[in-house]
Amino acid sequence: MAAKRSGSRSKRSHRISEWPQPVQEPGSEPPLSRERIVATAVELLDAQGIDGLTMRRLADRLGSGVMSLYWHVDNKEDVFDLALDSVLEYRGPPQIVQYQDWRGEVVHMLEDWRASMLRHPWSASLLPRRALGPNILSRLELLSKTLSRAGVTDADLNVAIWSLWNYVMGATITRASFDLSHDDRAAAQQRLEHFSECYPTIERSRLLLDDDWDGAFSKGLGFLLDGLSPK
Amino acid sequence: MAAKRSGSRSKRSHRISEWPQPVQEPGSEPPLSRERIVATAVELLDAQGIDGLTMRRLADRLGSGVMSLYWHVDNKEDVFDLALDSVLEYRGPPQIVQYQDWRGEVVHMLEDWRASMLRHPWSASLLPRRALGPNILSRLELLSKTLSRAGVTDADLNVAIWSLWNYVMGATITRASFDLSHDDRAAAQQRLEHFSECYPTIERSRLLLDDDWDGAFSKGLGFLLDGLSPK
DNA sequence: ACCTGAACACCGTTCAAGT
DNA sequence: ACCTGAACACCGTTCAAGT
Repeated sequence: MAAKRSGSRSKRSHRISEWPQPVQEPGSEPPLSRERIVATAVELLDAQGIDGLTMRRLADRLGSGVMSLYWHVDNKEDVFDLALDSVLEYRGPPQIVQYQDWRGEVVHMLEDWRASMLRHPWSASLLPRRALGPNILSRLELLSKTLSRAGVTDADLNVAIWSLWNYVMGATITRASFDLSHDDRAAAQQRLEHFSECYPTIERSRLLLDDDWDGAFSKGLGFLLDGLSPK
Repeated sequence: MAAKRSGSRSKRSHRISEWPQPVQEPGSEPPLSRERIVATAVELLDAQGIDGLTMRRLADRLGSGVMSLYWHVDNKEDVFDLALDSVLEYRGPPQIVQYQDWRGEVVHMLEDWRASMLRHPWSASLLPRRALGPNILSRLELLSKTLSRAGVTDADLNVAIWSLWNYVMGATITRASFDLSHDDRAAAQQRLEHFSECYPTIERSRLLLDDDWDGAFSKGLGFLLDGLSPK
């Protein structure tokens, strides 16, 4: 369970320029940099979705030739890895640290994780197939520490972490990609009713119409934590 | 929470040919059909992964021109939808029906679901963004019925179903895409050790080295079912 | 009813070259 | 050290045409 490819970093070795840049022309773009590329990639992904990110469009937005990107970045995969991790920083629990409240801490971090990903819907479906960047590892570390302090045994620890991971990823990916208009969902429910002999139970419970995603997420997370709690 | 696009079916209206086909030439391909296209798409996806499926390659394998496919199929999205659902049929619980064992039934169905998806690793990452086909709906229906009979209240039913869905999807997508050689994972762990000041807990628990995926899945599912069980 | 090739508007990346 | 354009080997799909 690990990162996809090791981080073969690209050619350049970031020197810090120790003097004012060659006097920024008023209208012209700032020089290309890994940071600008990543930030612009996130913009583009937010605006156009996963298929909307192409190297050509990215270069366009940056006001450079396509091939200039490849000086700063290995390839398109690399851009995805960087954009993803850049979006998952965790600022920690709210101001007042409540000692002993391990459940509250876990819930806060995981709800924040989900919220961060939903702010950038492309990130959810990207995460499972990409390298684990520092921000992701920090969250896993925090989760691990909190659960361990809460009394989860070493034998259960990894299972607990991966269970929570699975739950959060599943919920977020699903939420991000099933995000439909009310009309679309009503249509789906109607198609379902058309087959009510086949699917009576989920038709009756209106499974496909339920749209309290946030509530369902918290409640389900509660169930899982109930099961994980040291007895 | 519903299917992406309604099923605008394509032009042709499948007539069943009521007479022996025009005498199958020995070496030549059987005529194109929706079924052949889907079956071949699954083959191609199994062999080459998600990016390996292109309309051109698909047509090649079928011995036809690219554009011939578009008679039977709306577009590439349609091929994905059909390939996905075709792989998720559920044959039901093992021969002897154990009444009362709702937990066993749920575990069997979900482990089978996961196994079906892992046999076709592309299916996991495809599922959340696609229409819900009949095989998927059947599984949800079965799940719903079993939980309801087990005593899960109507108020908890949808949350329970989506929680299990989330868990299974998260686990399967993660498993399918983090499937690395032992060496790769060892390298990841080593990179981690290099930063052991940053990630001491997950380094110690060897989170990234753990490879008992099946065991972790079952055990975590057990925790979740513990939490969901009617009290 | 079913199949076709040519054409259009795109892709990511290699390469050899410029400053 | 950083940026570039031309070129290569691909894509999905529209269209007008064939049988």
